[in-house]
Amino acid sequence: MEPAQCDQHSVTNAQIADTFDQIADLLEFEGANPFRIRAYRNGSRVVRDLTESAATIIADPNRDLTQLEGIGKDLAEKVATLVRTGGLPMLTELLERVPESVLALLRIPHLGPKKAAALFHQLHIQTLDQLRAACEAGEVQRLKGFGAKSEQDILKGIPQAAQAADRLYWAQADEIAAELLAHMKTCPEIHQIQMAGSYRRGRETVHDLDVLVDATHVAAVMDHLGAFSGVREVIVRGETKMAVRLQRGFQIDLRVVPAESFGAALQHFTGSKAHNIVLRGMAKDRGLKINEYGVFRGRKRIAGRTEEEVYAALDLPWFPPELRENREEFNWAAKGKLPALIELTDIRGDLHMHTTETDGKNTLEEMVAAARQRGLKYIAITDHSKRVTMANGLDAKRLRKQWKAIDRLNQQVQGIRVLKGIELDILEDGRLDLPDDVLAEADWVVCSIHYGQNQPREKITERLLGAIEHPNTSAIAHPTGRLINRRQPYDVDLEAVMRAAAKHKKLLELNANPMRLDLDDVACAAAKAHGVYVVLGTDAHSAHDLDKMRYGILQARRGGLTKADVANTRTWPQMKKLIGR
DNA sequence: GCCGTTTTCGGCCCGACTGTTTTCAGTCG
Repeated sequence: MEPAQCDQHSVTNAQIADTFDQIADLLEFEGANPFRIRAYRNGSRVVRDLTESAATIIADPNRDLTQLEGIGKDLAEKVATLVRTGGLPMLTELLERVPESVLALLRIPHLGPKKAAALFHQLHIQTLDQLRAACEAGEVQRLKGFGAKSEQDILKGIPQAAQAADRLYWAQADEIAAELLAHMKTCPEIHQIQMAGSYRRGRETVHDLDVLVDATHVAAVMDHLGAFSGVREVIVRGETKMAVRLQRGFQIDLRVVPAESFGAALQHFTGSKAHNIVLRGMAKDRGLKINEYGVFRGRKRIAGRTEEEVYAALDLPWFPPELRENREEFNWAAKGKLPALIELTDIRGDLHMHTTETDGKNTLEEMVAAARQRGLKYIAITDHSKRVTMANGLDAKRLRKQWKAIDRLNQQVQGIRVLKGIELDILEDGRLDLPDDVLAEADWVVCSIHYGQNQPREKITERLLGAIEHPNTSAIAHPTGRLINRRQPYDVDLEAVMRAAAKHKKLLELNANPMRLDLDDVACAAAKAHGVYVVLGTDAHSAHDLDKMRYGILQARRGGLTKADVANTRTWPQMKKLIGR
């Protein structure tokens, strides 16, 4: 293979998408045509959501990136340039005109591209520090379009922009949402209440919470939100819309609408934006108009009370919120083939958990009891192998001892099968952490990379392929190793991993830990496209961690997975057949 | 910059709120 071809695969879809997003930011700053900006953001989303790498598509003489909706001749060429050279002249030119540091200004609330450009061009402000100084000197309020109030707002917003606010894990947002709903439900003026936004779509991280209320006494509802514990400030409060910030910086948006608009508003505020834009276009084609108040023909409202009604007005099925990303959902709907997404109750077994034998907090017996209580029909005990010394990982002797205990336990407990498993480390040199004869005795071997995560792409990929090809392994745990907000995924050719997994009938895990959720949604869809079954595991380190399965379910649903696509919706004998054991 | 059975130009989703305006631009979702 020629070196140039190796290079071709080193630019990931995510990197291409990030480049397009940066171009969009810079173009916006320059006041470019908004639709041109949208085209780049759209292109970013399309590339990011691909179930195979753009490089693979380019390398295939029978295919062309322009076949993708939203990628035209120009963007296709830019992708090709990025893949070929790793860079893009257009971005270089943009950055010569607008320094990258200026984009930090856009993170200040209420400071958009127009005002940021005025600050840059008229006051030559390039950094947050320079902006603070200009505000304190009273220079900003003298600019056209600015005033004393906006100068104060900018000063207030600079610290917020400086601390790169992480999005919350969905699980954290879920806790706040539960508290908020409990609080709001004590307001007697509220007839209906629903959470919307990316929280409702089950995104792995959430930036703010959107609360939608059907009520007639708007002021009472807004007062009630203002009284929610932890509200630090009211950001806006109008006739129908209110936004507050909590102590920890998290924002809550409230909208109050009448009952006849509740479904339309729920649809509108659930998004995603990309999904809604397509929807509006479809309405327009039919001479209709959609907004948060309903679907209208002329001035007549023809739908709005429920979401089902809104979608039906466009001859569309109701879409599960997790699918509303303008990925495949409209194509599926057109063919009448919306997938029946997996549900928590479909799960029969959990095949990744730890005990006090390594770094778990509960004993084998306690984990089994907790799993049984949750209605699981089988579980695999997968403590760490010996390489993970920090977790007191198991050598062959201790592992066999644990397996004897499992054999005894299986004689005693009813209604659940406990499998003899191991979370087996793939060592830095690619060898597996336990000898073959031990692995041959296991029911379930899930392989992980914990060490040597910074190795180059070829090495990491080779290690994973080795584990997949080994006859006694079952699955790869958290296949990219990413920790949301904390650690980047390791550099791995996931497509090669998926091809190998399909060939050798091995499973890829979707780890349900809310910090991992790895595979992510796009990778789940890719696994399905490659004919690989996904296995959901909680990676529980305590009994109550078994409840984390629902986070994994959300991610699987976002990936469009059905009950059939997820291996552990089957009985254990069926699953064994699936992996050819 | 994308797109196309009203096609190769002229469209491109829609509305709330605020501050600086004196009828609206900018920001946000």
